[in-house]
Amino acid sequence: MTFSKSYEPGEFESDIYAAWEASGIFDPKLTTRPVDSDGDGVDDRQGENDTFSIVMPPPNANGNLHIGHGLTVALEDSLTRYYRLRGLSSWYIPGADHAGFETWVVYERELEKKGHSRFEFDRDELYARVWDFVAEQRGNMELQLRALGASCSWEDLTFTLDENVIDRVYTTFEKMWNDGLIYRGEKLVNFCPKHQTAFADIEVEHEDESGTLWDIAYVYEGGEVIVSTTRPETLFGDVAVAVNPEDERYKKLVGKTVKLPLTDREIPIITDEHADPEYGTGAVKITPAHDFDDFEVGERHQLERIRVIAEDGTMINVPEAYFGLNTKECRKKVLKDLKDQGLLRGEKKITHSVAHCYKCGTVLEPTLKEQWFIDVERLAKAAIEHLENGEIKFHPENKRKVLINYLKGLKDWNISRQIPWGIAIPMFRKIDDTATDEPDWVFDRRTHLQVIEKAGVKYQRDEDTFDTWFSSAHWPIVCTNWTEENFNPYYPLNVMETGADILFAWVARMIMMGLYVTGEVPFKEVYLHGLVLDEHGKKMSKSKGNVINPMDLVTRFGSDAFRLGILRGRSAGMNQAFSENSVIAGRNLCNKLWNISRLIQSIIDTEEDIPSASDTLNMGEDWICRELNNCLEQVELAMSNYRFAEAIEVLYQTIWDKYADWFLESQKIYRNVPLLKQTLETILIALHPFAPFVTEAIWQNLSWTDGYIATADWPSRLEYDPISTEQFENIRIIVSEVRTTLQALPGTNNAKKYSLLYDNDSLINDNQLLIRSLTKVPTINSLNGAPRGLRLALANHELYLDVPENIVKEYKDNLTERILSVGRELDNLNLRMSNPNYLSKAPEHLVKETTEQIREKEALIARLKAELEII
RNA sequence: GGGUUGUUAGCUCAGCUGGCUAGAGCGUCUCGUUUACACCGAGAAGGUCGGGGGUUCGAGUCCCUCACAACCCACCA
Repeated sequence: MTFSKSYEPGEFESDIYAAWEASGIFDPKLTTRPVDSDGDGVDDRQGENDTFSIVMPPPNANGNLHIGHGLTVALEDSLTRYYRLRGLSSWYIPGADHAGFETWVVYERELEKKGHSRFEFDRDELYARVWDFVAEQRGNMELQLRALGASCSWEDLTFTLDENVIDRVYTTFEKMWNDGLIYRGEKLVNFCPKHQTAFADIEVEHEDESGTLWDIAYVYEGGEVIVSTTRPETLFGDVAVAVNPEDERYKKLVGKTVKLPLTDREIPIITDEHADPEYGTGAVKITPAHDFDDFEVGERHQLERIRVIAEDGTMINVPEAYFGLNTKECRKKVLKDLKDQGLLRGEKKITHSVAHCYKCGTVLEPTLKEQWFIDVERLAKAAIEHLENGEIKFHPENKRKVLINYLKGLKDWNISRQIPWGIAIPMFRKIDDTATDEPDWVFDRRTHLQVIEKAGVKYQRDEDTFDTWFSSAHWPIVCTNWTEENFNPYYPLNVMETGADILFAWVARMIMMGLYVTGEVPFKEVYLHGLVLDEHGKKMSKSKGNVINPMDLVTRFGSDAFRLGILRGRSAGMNQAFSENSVIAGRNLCNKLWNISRLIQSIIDTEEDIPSASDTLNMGEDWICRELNNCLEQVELAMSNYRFAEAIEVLYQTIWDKYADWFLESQKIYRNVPLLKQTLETILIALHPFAPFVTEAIWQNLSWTDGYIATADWPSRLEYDPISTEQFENIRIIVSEVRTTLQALPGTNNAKKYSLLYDNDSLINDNQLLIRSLTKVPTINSLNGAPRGLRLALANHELYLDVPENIVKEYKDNLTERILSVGRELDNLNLRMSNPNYLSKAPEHLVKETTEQIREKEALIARLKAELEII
């Protein structure tokens, strides 16, 4: 096979992925021995710790991947591939999320486009329609995951509405129901009037908005109380006026009643801490059915809850004149009427934060609703215990504390959603009023039925579906097929990788659910990535038009370049800007690697393969072995600490600056075919987790490699001679000095003009060819004891560039500058040594090091000065 | 109001337990087409590490404080 002049990712990527997939290497069930090979029901590998498992946070089945998914796949797949190379049975389980509400919004928009409305269909019909819609869309997302190189086991793809998921969710729900953790309660929930569904607290977006604070007089016999409100239209739902118990101004009034404006109703004046004497007039109206704080005040004082706004946003339970108005119209009319009656006493502009639907931006209406809730106290407590034990390691570490904090203040979890697209809540309400002994609600898995009969009593299914997070909380359990009966070597997961933004919504719930269902934490480590911001560090959003499409970058630069680019310079938990330049750097590295391989293959095609294993024959070979060993060690350390960017950085430097620029250049003089093969394999395998395609493309193109690099063995350490390695370091210093000096000399093309002179130096003498090749000087000659030209500033080597005297003179300024600079460094060192505390308190090896450095600098300055004098 | 994180070269970022003469990529400048690569090679310029104080023989790194930025939570009648 031949290597073309440059690496063109588009020519290889899809074929390579298809080959991997067909070979089954991503499915650990196919590539590893069975968990129980002797059939005794016990896992043979227990305790061997030779598995690696990770699940994909399921992308929404309804659309395309965004840049965050790109980052997720780059991180997760690098880990998976790395551990696969390290020999672990590695299982990367892909998924797709029905994404209840998200998908619902997309689908409803589709419906609207076609001139339909959700209300034309019943719930089961809608469910079927969305199912088809999602099935159609899902292929896109899966293709894109392949394009990103995700080495996941497609056989095991889990969809959040798969039967086993629903089964598991129902089992958990039943257990919770029996354990008394589930209750039906009437509570205030955040309700989106447009989408007609409730949200969990965590899904609500608060935004600061300007609003108006109105002062309204509530009259009593012989006086009035002024209350302040931003929502005058809710006054019909008022059941009290609250003042602070410490507020002297109102002490006399407590216990009196006032007349609710625009009505004939009398409401009491009560005391409650909630009333802040500093705010407004210090008196506040209490509307338990439409305000979260008031709801709590109402609970404390057993106040009635009067609903005055229906779910469709119109007024109910209000005087005739206001009935049926929407809230906006009603507010207008209330204000006008209050003004007419002289009860409106003032208004001022304020800024306050308002809850919005995170999808459509509609202002959420706090609404009284009967919903299913989970009593989270027990679950949260268990989670906190295990977190405090340090059973789960977090990256970044501080998120553990943040999570514990969150769990400590966690409120009961509303799991009912009023959208058809989701897992039906398996609860049925009694519709037979005569059966008074039977419970009002029963659990039953037959949610495909609208009505069921139990012991002659009829029950109707609750129409609501589960909050997506309730089922997602089971993700590690369902993806690994965990069961009560069998030991599962893939559970708990080795690591849960996901976005820091869903630490609370998802990670917290997986931990609670994992502990509740399996008794174990669901994963041993958590890696949280931050947001990928745009090139200027701003959040990406469609409205800003700064969204970067990962597929676009894959097309332009290749999948590997994208992966390398997005991982570069990124650390756990940080929101960081995306930099196309990093992708370009990644692309360049791929091309470099390609050409490295091209050179080596061409050498091998022409050179005889000396079959003496891979012994090192000259210094450059020893040196690269040491460098590769260092590289492997650093990559291994970085990976075990989830420092992806560092691993990539090390590989980049090693491959480019060391392997290509020094080792391969030296191999143009001395050729060691077995070592070339072995070292090339080493760098290819080490880079493979991050750049799977190019490394595989090369592997398949090389004449001597077998199988897939994706399942190769992680390279072992290479042997080298340390003395020879140090000599090569010497050569590198010499070569660099020659290059720098040549470029600093006046004129161009100096390398070709001046030859190198040495005196009595075996290192130079023995390596003339190599030095000539690296510096490009035409010849290297012995001085024979008669120095001339320009002496190079090198310790332990007497080397001259054969430069005419007039040129040397021009170089003088340069030399003076150099002496000054070294002098400054020397001053610093001397300063350090003149400090008696440094000598007594600093570690001995440092003092010794400093002493040596001083000696070297002094020698260098002496030499440079001597040189200057000669000139 | 509470919390978390960040502020290092023109840009995007490394710098983990204090030893740094502060690094990388991209960009800039100079030179270079020698049969792996111009998606290249060689070299260079560019930083009082946000400000101030402290601990230490020694601080980009630890502590305090201020400023700015981002995010999260709570409150907002």
